[in-house]
Amino acid sequence: MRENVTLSDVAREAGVSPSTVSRVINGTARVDARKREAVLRAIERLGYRPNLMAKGLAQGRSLTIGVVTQEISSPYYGEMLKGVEQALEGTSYHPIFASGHWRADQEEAALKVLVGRQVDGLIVMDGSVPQERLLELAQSMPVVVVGRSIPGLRCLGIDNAQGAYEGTRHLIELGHRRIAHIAGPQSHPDAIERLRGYRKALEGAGLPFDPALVVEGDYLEPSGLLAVEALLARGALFTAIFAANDQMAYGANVALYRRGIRVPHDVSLVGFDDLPSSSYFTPPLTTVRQPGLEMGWEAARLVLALLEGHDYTPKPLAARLVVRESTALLRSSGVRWVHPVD
Amino acid sequence: MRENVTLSDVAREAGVSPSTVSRVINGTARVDARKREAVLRAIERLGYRPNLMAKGLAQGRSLTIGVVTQEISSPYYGEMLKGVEQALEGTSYHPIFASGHWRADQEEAALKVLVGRQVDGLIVMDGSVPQERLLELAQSMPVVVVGRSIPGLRCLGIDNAQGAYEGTRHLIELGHRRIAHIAGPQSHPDAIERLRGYRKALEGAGLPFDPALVVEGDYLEPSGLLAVEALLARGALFTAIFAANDQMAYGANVALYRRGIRVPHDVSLVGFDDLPSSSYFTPPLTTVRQPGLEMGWEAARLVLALLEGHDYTPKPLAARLVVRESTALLRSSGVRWVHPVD
DNA sequence: GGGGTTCTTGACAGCGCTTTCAAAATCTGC
DNA sequence: GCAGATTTTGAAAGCGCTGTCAAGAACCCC
Repeated sequence: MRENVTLSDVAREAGVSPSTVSRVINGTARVDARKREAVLRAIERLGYRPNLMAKGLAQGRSLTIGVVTQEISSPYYGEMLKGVEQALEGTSYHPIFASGHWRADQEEAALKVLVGRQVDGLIVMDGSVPQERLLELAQSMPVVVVGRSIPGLRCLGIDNAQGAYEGTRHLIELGHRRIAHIAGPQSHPDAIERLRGYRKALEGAGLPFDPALVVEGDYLEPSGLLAVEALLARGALFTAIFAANDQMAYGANVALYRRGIRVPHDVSLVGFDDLPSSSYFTPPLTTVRQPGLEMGWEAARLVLALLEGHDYTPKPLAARLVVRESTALLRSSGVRWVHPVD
Repeated sequence: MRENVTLSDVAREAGVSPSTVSRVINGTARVDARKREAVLRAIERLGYRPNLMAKGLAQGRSLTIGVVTQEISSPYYGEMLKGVEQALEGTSYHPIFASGHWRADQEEAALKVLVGRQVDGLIVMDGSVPQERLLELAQSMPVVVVGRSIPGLRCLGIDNAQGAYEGTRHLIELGHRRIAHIAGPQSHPDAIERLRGYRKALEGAGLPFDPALVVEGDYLEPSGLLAVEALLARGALFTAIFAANDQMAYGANVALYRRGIRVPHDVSLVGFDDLPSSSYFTPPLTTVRQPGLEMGWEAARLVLALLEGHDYTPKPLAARLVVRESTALLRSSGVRWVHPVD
């Protein structure tokens, strides 16, 4: 099998012109059945594979969709990327990823890379690139943003406040009154929203909001651990924790475990996101499900649609409480749960 | 800012020829300082960004490195992909990913996509595409495989048998005699190796190998849970479990938790891989660390080196036991641990 | 100041494919 | 069987960039 079989090679082999071969491949025009056959045979025989770069150059598009995530290895983005991948399967588009690492400059660099690679569409997940920049990009290609809401752009995402409300509400319904919140970084809109939902739930139940029960983390496990340490250090009393994401809930759980505080026996724990691993966490984590896979999927479908000139408003995605085993009724006795490691 | 600023636009603006602009951009030849200045200013003024597809077509390379993983959302591959991404940062290469989903046909499809996109190099992680196919590809571009060992190709990976040996050995040293093994799918070479390491450790300690203590899983959480159920159902007696990967260990842990069997108090648990979440598992999981990030990083560096004509043998990567809190000394009393859920 | 070097530069031919455009082939209906 | 309408087909001009090549500019030494 020769190295670089080109379309002209096929044409020569089949005894037709390159144009005809192109037409057969793309079905862009009707071609005599016999010639078509000859072309297909030649393709087969030579093992021809079209050069997508040449095709892209000629067509002025790359058949490529850029996806900006913040951290490719994060389980949260992993699900979304999988969704994107699934949605693009079977189409002639292929995703290409770049990470912003939660830093505007790196995000901008990621965008530059993708634009330089002539992506035909863009999916931006979270991040802090200025709105104007995204709007500018949207003038030259379809842009869908996930997890942020930007007027003038197609945005996908759940109602974070609502989700947080439900998570907190669940704890309240179990009888908890002193519910701590491990908040996400307050530079993230979604973290702010979740804090808001938490407060709204307290309010709705006539419970006071106690700033001493709130600690800000950074959405990563260690900060959840530290948050619990901080709460304990400051002598805060609580019987439940609502963490702004699962990863911090994991960290919190370890801190409690180390102290011999049992979940959910002593303290109930609710997360947010429902990472794939959360149902196999011990105890299986009660959490607010954010449908990452669906979000990625929808985002990609929407970009594809826009690329074809259709526009539509995707059905809204809902955050849904998933009750597992990390939450329990407040123990009636009201026994102080704080006991030293034995 | 105009839509598609091309190199010729820059040339016109700067009052030089396209060739000169190209030379300035790529530093391929010496250019008069004044003209260079003019070009740079023009680039700035027009907001010019080179079209990488055109560049690629002209140069016969795409500045792109294909990465075949099995499942992009898996935490295990996540780490490796991050490593690849990091290694490529700052170079002019960019990774493009495709997933094989552990199926030879999908893997082949992924390879086709990547080859069609003219990737300049290839990193293949695990999978079951025939050796010959990879060797064939290696004739036209650098290929590095991770997690498989193929004669004639640069391969990266840890010694799975050795890792499993150490994990098992650790349990033996803690006094455990009846150690169950949740094996990986025996269609995967690494799973076979890990089982081998487990057996070798038993042998080395003069312990009998009991097939009744081995259950085969599929590397995913549910299979770990099912494996423990199966062990219990068949009345197997064990005081420790060595799981062939962390995800199955997670599942096993849930099964034990549900039965009220405490880890590590009643049963010690060792995993394999050391996923990022394992140190925040409860209890933090003792596991055999497979340096995913480094593996991805090394693979990418190696491809880059090959691309530049250098070849080298990367320093071997070692599996390393990480002792955390899911393993403990066998309780001296020898008390039967199997107790029904109360 | 002229012949010979060495640098710098622009014209131009691709890279592999698509896509007009107009010529060639085929098909109408009478 | 022929004028006209309709397909099918190939030639050729790009897409935006690189890289060769040879011409032009700048330099050297005697």
